Amino acid sequence: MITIDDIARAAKVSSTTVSNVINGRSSRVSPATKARVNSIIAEMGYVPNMSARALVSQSSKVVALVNYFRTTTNAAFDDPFISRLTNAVECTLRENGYYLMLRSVSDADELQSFLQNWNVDGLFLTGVYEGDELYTTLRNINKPIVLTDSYLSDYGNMANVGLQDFEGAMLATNHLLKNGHTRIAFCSPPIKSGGVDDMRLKGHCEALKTAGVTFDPTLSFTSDFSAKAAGRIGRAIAARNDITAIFATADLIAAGVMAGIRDGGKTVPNDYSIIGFDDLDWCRLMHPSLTTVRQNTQLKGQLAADLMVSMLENESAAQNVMLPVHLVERESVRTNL
Amino acid sequence: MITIDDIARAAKVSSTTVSNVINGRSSRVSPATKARVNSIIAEMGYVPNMSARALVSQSSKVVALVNYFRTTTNAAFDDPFISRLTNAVECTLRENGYYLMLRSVSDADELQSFLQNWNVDGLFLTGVYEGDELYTTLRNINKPIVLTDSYLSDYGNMANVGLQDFEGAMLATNHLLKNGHTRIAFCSPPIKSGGVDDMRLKGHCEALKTAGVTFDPTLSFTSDFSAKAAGRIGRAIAARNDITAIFATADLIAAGVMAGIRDGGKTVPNDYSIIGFDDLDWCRLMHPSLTTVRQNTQLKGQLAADLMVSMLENESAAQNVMLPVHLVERESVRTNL
DNA sequence: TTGTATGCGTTATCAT
DNA sequence: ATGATAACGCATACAA
Repeated sequence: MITIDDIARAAKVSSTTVSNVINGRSSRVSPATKARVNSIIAEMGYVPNMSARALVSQSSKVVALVNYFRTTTNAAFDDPFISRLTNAVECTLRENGYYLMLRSVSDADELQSFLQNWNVDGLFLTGVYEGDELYTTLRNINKPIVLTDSYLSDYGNMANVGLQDFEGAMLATNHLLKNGHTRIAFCSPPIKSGGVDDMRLKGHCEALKTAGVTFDPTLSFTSDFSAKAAGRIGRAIAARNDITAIFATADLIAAGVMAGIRDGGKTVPNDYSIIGFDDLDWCRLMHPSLTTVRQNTQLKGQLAADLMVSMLENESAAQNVMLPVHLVERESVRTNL
Repeated sequence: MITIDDIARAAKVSSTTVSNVINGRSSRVSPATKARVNSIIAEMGYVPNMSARALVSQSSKVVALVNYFRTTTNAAFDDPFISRLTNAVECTLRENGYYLMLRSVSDADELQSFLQNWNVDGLFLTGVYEGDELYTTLRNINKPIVLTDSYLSDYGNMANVGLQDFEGAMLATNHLLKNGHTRIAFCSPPIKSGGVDDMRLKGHCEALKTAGVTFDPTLSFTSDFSAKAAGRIGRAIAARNDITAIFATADLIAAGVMAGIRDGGKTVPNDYSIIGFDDLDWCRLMHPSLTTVRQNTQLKGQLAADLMVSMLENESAAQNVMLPVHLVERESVRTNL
């Protein structure tokens, strides 16, 4: 392993000078020696030892994407959203000289330990609620934190990149209303107050209200966040004849409901119109293809990473951005009823 | 930050003793002081500084999952296989005291630098070919390497976790043959010699041969690895009437082909039977649901991680395991023609 | 403009 | 059984 001392020896300068060259402190080194040192660095193939840097400076250049697995929602790294986020994040961090660590933690202590272990510079987290055990801890961590899809009344030091969930739900429900539906089932995972599904429910209700349609609680269904569980909802809906359309707050739920409806001997969009949320890759592969509210997960990750970098470099403070979503019309909603 | 010196002071012992306690060198410390030191460690909330450890020892406890992006296949972290792998890997590594870094590299130099930067202990890589620029580099890296889905004539220091691709393809083709099909289209991404698709093609041919069916090269289609591109194949197939079944070497291709077939005014499985490979989550959500050859990606990741850990701890040498796959019959193949 | 000396937190060597 | 000391590679305060 080549160290700055090796370089110093070869260039007949002190290691301080080499360090200054490496760190671009051009005022402290003459152009001549700078050039010489640089060429020797290239020639000898010097690669900085990040551990040594992390030890002496107080920054490690490590950013962590942490998966806080609560008992309920296990948003693991193979979640399609998380993984797309991860992709964008790794890319942006790398381009800015940072490194990405992935880590699951089950409680605040584990998180704290991990952060100290590597002197992590910043962290990404998904779906944090104010009620989470982690919340207080996060508020007191004096590092850049970027959340995604979190609704907090006080973000404090934390940035957040979320969606216009409320508006997105209105988009969905309005689309159904526009096509003549008034008996609309609302399907979602179990609703946590102050979570995205809660916001989507509120948007749904708002759209109904604006259209003069009374929200009927018996048209509200929740299931585990899986297509299989949602299948039961679909079969239940197919067994009733007072419902004509469905708004599912996730494509996965929508797909399950669709399957359940088919099990019940009914068809989409003839018997039921259905609209999802997210626009996962396979929505267009379904048959009928799924009309849905699209979120740009790629952009979300990009933005989250950009935010992280600018916070790390002290170029901006934490902020909360809510990305727009838009309707993608496909075949699962029957038009002009 | 609490250091071992702080602990040493509080316990009135030397930092060496604290270090010995921490590292379980029980022969070098009396049970009494061991207990005392441990309680103080717990009390004061000591957390080891991994950077310092990495600096002085020659191990960092960091394992990297690297994404080598060639111009052709960009197997990014949001690929469903990679992300599931990532999940299993992170879990196993964590349970064994290791940390996971994610990193994309575009060439061998970048990889080398990265490995040196953090003194990475081991690395995971996907889809390495002997022709890759990276290959020679990898062969000369003296660290545990675990590949997935790579067919190499000489694995050297590297372990590999792959699939029984050949057998899987036979499974698929035999299933179609059994149901009376002899004019079977073979659809895949561009075939790299010595890659998984090559193996699957060979398995396909072998099955045909065994059944006494001649392989017809005009029934072989390739497209980019996307559903959209595969759609063109589907439309082309729908325009011909000499084909009755399709074996696609990936579910994604199969889905695209199915869509193309529908575009061409034909239906699955009435006009064409189709079988995929992988069994991605959404296969069962399709309509008709996709018959496919299932690989257990979860298990693959698990195994890869176990292999990595045992190599890191010198408990086993590199080995090449090929996981079995099995047929999942759903609705896209018409039975007993 | 350049160099010397010190310390970051830890492990390892060698005493005691 | 325990401790003093050096060393890992680097950045920085301070000298020159």
